[in-house]
Amino acid sequence: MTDTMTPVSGPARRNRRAAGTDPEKRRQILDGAYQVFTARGFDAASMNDIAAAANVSKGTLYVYFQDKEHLFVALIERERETQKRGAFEALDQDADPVRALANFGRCLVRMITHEFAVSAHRIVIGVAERMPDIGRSFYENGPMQGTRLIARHLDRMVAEGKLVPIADTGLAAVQFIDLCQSTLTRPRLFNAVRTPPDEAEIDHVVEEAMAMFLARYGVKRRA
Amino acid sequence: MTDTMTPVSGPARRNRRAAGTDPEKRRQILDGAYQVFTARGFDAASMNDIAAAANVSKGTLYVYFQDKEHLFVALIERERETQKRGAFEALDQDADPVRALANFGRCLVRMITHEFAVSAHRIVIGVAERMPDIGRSFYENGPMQGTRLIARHLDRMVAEGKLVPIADTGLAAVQFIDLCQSTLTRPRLFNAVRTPPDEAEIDHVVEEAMAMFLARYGVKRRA
Amino acid sequence: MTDTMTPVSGPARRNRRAAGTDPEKRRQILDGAYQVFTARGFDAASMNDIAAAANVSKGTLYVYFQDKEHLFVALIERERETQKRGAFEALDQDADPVRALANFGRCLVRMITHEFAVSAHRIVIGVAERMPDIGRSFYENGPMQGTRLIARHLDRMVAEGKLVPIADTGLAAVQFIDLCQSTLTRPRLFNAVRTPPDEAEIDHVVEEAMAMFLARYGVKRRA
Amino acid sequence: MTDTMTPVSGPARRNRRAAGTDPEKRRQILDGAYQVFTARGFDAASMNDIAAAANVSKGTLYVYFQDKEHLFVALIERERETQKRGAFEALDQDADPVRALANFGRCLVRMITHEFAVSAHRIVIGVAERMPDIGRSFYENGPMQGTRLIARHLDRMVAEGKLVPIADTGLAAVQFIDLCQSTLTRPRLFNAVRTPPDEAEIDHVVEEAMAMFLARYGVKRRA
DNA sequence: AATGAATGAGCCTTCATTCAT
DNA sequence: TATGAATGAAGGCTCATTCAT
Repeated sequence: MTDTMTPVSGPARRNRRAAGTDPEKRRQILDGAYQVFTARGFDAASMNDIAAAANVSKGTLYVYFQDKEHLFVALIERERETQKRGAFEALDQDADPVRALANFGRCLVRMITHEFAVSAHRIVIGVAERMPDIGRSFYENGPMQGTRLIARHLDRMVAEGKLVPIADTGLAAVQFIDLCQSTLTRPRLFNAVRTPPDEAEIDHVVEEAMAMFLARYGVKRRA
Repeated sequence: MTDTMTPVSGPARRNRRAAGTDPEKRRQILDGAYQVFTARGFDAASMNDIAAAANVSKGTLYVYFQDKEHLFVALIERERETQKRGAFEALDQDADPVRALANFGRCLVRMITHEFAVSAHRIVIGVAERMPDIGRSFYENGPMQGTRLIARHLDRMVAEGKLVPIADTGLAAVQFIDLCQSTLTRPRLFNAVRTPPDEAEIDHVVEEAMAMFLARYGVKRRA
Repeated sequence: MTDTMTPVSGPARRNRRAAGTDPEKRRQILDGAYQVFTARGFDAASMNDIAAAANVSKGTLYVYFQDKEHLFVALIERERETQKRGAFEALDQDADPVRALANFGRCLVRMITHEFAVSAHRIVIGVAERMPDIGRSFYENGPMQGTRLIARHLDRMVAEGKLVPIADTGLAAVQFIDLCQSTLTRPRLFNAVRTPPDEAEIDHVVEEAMAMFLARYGVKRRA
Repeated sequence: MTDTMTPVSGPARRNRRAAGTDPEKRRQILDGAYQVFTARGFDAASMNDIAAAANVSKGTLYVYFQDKEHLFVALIERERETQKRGAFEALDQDADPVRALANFGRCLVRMITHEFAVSAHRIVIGVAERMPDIGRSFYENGPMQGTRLIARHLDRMVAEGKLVPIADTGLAAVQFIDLCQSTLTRPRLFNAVRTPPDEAEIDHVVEEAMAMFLARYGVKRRA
């Protein structure tokens, strides 16, 4: 306000940012949060530990994120963005819509059984009772999006005569997604299997998923 | 106020038991724990609240259970027993093995989307990173058992010529179980849907699961 | 609940109290709080210090008092009770209502310039902006009560012909109370004088207060 | 945005001053501090808020004032100067010393029940235990000055035969000042009354103060 | 000289667990 | 054996102050 009379800028201009806006530091914090949340879950992760893991003071945490919950949500959002990209592009990587579907299935499973996705699922699910908004929002922006994507793809396939007419493509989409994950996701979630499945396993399960899905909805060749 | 008024009793009154062995009180505690864990999750449930809900003193909690974690594990085990029975008997309720399979599917979904099962899943999953034993044990004694049961049933069906030969009945069993839950379990887990599905929904999804499963493994009538 | 079937009391009866009800410990805490609040004011007093001063664990503080504010209010209330008694009885200690008035004045000043009263005033005043309820309640239950008491006494004196009629006994009462404290309370409040006035000072000021008050409202003897 | 547009200036622009000496900025800071201290009290006022209210960076605060306490003391001193002037001149605004006294009384009450004075009193009193210097200094430079002023005025009045001889004009001065404030200041201090008294109230109380004071020290006209 | 991001000590409060009764 | 008051470590968060820019 008082500066307006001094047209000069003076030594105080420089590349200054608003508080909590340095994207480098923000990333640093999220990286630390990733480690701690991932290793301990929401409640057992302490802001102290996160600050230490991020190599940042406790106060700084609160400059960048309103509170623990917001920090966690931001972390989840970041990871979701990272991962969405992969699977969503898979659908377009093959001109043959049937092969594209299988591609998507493999991508999805790879992503969903990956270290962080599993942790994120665990935490969000673990917290969903007390913080329903986080649960719902995660579900709607994550799993539900994938479902919609597939449902649209199925619609197209039906229109192109690659599949027989489907009464409820929404359900069919979820069926496909669930089949792709059979035996792979659940044990990961419960930590009964501590490493992601290898490519061979994924291929096998997705193949079987395709087989079952096409047995139901594929066009029978000949008569 | 004091013992002096009771000439009888002495150290022998009531049947003496070992510490923390009164099954009535144990049940009472587990009932309280059920309520509190279910409503708040593992970390947010306080031993204080549990003691209050169980109408028992905090000290008594520790007579019956080593600590919070053991109490929680005991609770889960009790609930699992209760629920297993239902679904497991469903398989035998119909002479026709195909109808028996559908019966089982409906039972399973009913059970798994029920209030407590959802809570238990949430908690166990939420805690699985920090306490892998709980996660693994829950998985092995819960979902995995159901899978084994179905796998054996499928084997029988194949042997009876009701299904075409199946290379991997273990995978097929999980596929069936997952199909039965499509669209029903996941949103419950994330608390995006706050009530169990009604019977009509369950019927519909299980029918579609059967249709898809039989499209793949059913014996084609005629040629 | 389950014990109801055992008419005996057993070893678990004893003189048990509800949580946070031991009056001895409550006193102990208030004594510690007195010291710390008195020495540092509301904000600068830490619950840590209070616990230490009271020789009690921090947790125990919260068994007896909901939070810092409630602890402080309880402390004030205790002190008020202690002090009210003294001054209120002073009015009845002399059959001559004029001398009773002077008695009351001396009592009031003694009380109000006393170590704790000064501290309590300081804290409540210091906190009145942020916590208006505490301020108002303190005022209404403290100073205002004294005023009412005096006002009634003045009414009686007028009725008995000891004073000329007074248009506004409420105002007159405050005038009297203020005169009694002239030069004595204010410097104490600001900590410019660190010890209570001695009896001689009090006598002098109260005499002058009486002189001025009676010059205004006393019945002029003859002409 | 950058310096490039101003060919002039350089390191010599504006008259260079010692650190923290720009009186304009100093005023700006004190204005912000006034608002925040007034609204929240000493402890609850944060340097952050003050910096924001003053439109100045937090660092600048510390260029102009050593720390929070010094800033607060400076603020009090500034306000005192502002207000003293008003009341002190009132004594000279009327040739009749009796009317001048009443004038002064009204001015004093107006000033002392005003928003800021009340806040300042609250804060200083609230802090007097921990920071006795602030309390004493405030008292000596504020209330005590007013008292001295009145005491001298009374001396003059006695000398002029307007009042009967007074043994202790210091005490009499305080008595007068206290009477002027009866019922008006105390409830403000405790925040039991949230707005300054209106002129009619002030007039009434000061009139009654004068009446009582003159009943005691006024010269009785004839016999 | 001014800035404001970063610091980290410290605050109030909670809660699993213990132990005298 | 059952009780529940007491404990004290630890948690999330704030804020006066510093310092690189």
